[in-house]
Amino acid sequence: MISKRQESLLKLIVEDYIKNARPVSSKALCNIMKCSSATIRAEMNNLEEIGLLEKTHISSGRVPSEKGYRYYVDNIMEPKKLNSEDMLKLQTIVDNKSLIVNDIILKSMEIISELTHYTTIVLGKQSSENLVQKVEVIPIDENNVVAIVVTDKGHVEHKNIYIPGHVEVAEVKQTVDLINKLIVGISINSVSEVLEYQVKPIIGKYVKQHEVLYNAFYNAFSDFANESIKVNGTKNILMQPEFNNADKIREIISKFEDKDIVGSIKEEDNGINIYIGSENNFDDDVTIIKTKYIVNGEEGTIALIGPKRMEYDRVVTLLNYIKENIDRK
Amino acid sequence: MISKRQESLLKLIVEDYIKNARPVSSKALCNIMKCSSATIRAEMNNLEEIGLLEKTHISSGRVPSEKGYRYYVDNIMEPKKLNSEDMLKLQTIVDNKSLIVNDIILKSMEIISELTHYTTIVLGKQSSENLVQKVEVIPIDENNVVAIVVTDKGHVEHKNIYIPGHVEVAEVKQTVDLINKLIVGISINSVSEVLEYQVKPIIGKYVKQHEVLYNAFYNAFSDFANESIKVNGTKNILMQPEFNNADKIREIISKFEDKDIVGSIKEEDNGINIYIGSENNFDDDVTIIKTKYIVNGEEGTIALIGPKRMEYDRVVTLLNYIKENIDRK
DNA sequence: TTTTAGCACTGCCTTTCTGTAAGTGCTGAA
DNA sequence: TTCAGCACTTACAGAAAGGCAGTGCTAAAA
Repeated sequence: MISKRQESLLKLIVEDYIKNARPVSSKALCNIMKCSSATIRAEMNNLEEIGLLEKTHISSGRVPSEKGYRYYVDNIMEPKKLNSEDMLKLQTIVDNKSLIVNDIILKSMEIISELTHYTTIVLGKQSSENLVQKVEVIPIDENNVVAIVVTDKGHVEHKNIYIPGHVEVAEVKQTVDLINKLIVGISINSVSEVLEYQVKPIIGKYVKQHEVLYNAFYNAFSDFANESIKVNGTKNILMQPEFNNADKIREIISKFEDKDIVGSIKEEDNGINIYIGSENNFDDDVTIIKTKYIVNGEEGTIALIGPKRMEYDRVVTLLNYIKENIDRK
Repeated sequence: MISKRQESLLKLIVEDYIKNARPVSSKALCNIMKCSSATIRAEMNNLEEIGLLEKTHISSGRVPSEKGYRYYVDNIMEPKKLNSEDMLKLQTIVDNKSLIVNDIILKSMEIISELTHYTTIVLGKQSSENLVQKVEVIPIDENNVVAIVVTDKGHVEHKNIYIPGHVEVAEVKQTVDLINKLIVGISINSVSEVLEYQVKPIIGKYVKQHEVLYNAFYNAFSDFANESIKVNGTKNILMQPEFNNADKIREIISKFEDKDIVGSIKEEDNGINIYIGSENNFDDDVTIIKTKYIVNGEEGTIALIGPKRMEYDRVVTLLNYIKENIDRK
């Protein structure tokens, strides 16, 4: 347990460092703490021994440790009210009637990235648990059709199909009817099996152009398995002074391009969770704040990546605002 | 006009520098040129006076100038045969029967980015000139429908629509039939006008839920106007030794995130065009090689961004291969 | 017991200097 | 025209020096 005075000192140091990105000296806090620098130094020493503060070198000012940020986040930080400018910009998106929920999420996170100068990520849901609602084929011209698959959650995938020779409208219709009959109501997961063992044998017999059609649908279905990912403001996090180093920047950029990013961003927990430095699986020098959202019974994750020296209170408030507005819909 | 010997010297220097990224000394070329370093130095001096070579400082080796690269590209460089490894990787994509042309382009450029360690970009077409082929609405549940629009070129856009209260299937069908009747065959460009002045007045009278439906289609149509852009391997160009500097990297990343990128990448000319350094509008320190492609009568651009010290011959060969394979389809 | 003024100390940062390596340009002879 | 030899230049790496911004410690004051 730490004393009242230690707590307010920690608060000052964390908030000063968040703002200025420079180690905080004892002298700088004299006025606010109403005591001499020596007293503050002594107290800083105590906080360092507990592990809440660190020095960058033996005679430097203090910097919060990960544990220090953690303590700040868990015990000191107070919920911040949304400032009016942030509020205004978000409200126009959130209240926009003509946007569907998914677009609201994407847009909001774009805005938040701009407002905070951090990087935001929206992980879309994977649709493989969805059930097939309808399969549709629309002829384009003599050799081309578009195959469209809609799921019970309203997801849509389409594939353009080139059919050599000549499209036999009747044949195509036959195939589509067959597919519709056999796979509507089946989960995307198991469609390929049904296609392979039930649809293929039948259309093989009756329909000439079965193979291209079959392939196209097969591909359309496999596209549902892809988790969508949208990253906003990659550059923002790179502009932070802690990443003033070519190799560090390259490292981070590489991680953003890595396909494994989904794994390290995805969130299972329902609350707004903060992963400071080594607490996250992405990079020890960043903090990730993320939360799961549910739309139409399907999960996704919204996340924000910034330096450990992050405006925690503001970010949490912003994410809360978005989360509440999503969940209400 | 430059001499035969000067030309082969320039060739050696350009190719050495492309390979090693270090200023080329006179001594290093003695063996190949079969003369002393002094002779080579004299010749280098001549090439520098013409403006084809540069020094990084007064006693450094030589580096090609932009003009030097230009001369190399225009007069010296020989078409390179596709090496067997590159060929193999690309062929599996290009010959994949189940992929449509657009996916072949995207995949190929992904591969090329990996093979060359440069950054590739695919600018998709804008569909606003397309004609509406069909409008379709598929009910999902009591309150939700999916609106789908297909164009005569096979482009598809969809919007999920939440309808408060209860979906009146008959009403929706009525609206869709009306929209189909009035806008099929009309260009995406002019759809909003027709919606506003012809569709809206009519559905306003007959259909209760007209407004949400109307809005959804309106949004779906405006999405066609967006030019698609896909960037592969941003990190690749940043790994090049010439960008070993935090601020330069940040500058380039910012340019990649800038919406104006479309303007500086788009290509009007039909050939494979090379823009070295200040010749491009993107960044003076890079070379952009790009070409227009046409699929289904619609244009797009494929481009490759790398350091000015680029493997010109290999890249041109790769792009040529892709271009030929696209055009043949 | 807590606070504080004073002081010695430390590491970072910047500048200056130095030596070395890797180049060049020039010149006079082959 | 070529080239060996030499004087010269710059980049780069390392060492030395001074200033700066901090600290920890101690002994005295509150």
